[in-house]
Amino acid sequence: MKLLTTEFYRRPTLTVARDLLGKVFVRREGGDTLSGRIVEVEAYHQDGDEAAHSFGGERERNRVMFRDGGLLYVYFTYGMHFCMNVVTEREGTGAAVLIRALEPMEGVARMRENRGAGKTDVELTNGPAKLCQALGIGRGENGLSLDGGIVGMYDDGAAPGAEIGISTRVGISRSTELPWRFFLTGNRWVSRGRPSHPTI
DNA sequence: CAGTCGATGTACT
DNA sequence: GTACATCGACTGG
Repeated sequence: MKLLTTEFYRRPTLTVARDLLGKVFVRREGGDTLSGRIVEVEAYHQDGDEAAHSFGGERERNRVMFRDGGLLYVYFTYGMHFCMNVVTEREGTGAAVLIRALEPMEGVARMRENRGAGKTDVELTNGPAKLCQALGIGRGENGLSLDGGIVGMYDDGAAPGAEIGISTRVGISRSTELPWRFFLTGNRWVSRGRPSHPTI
């Protein structure tokens, strides 16, 4: 597996979002390695995207989004959940890609422990807060570099293996919602919804 | 199945 | 006070 370099992230956010499909996210927790293939993402950008946390400028909560691409941006929401993003583009630009679903690879037993009893394989990582819980991602991982230490993103040479579907994002209630959600069509771990456009 | 709704902390109006 | 890039439990068909 080849670690993605910072060059990968420091490109236009929509390009990075599409290219992340099929890549392998690796999280080292204690002595365990937890990993999964990315099957669903959403792009967020400071410019013209009212739903982005970075819209309206840099603040304490979103400051990692404004740093150079290649970091993990983790936020807390709904009083109980964490979600994780990959920061894109360059210092000063508030942009990131939300990881919405993974297909588990290594460390499934540990993911099951982290999620709690009674979960099916699909339920381990078929949503942004679920996958963070499965991988043990929380406040402490906000701002970490994807350098392959605690967290990393890899290309294992596998093609995405499915067509890419596009739709509006999930859970956004603004009037100007954008078709910035990308997913592998037919993958069991994709969280929900249907493509509003045919696949590309 | 689909639809509804409560949980629960934080940031912002 | 209200909204929130969510989840899981519950309802009714």
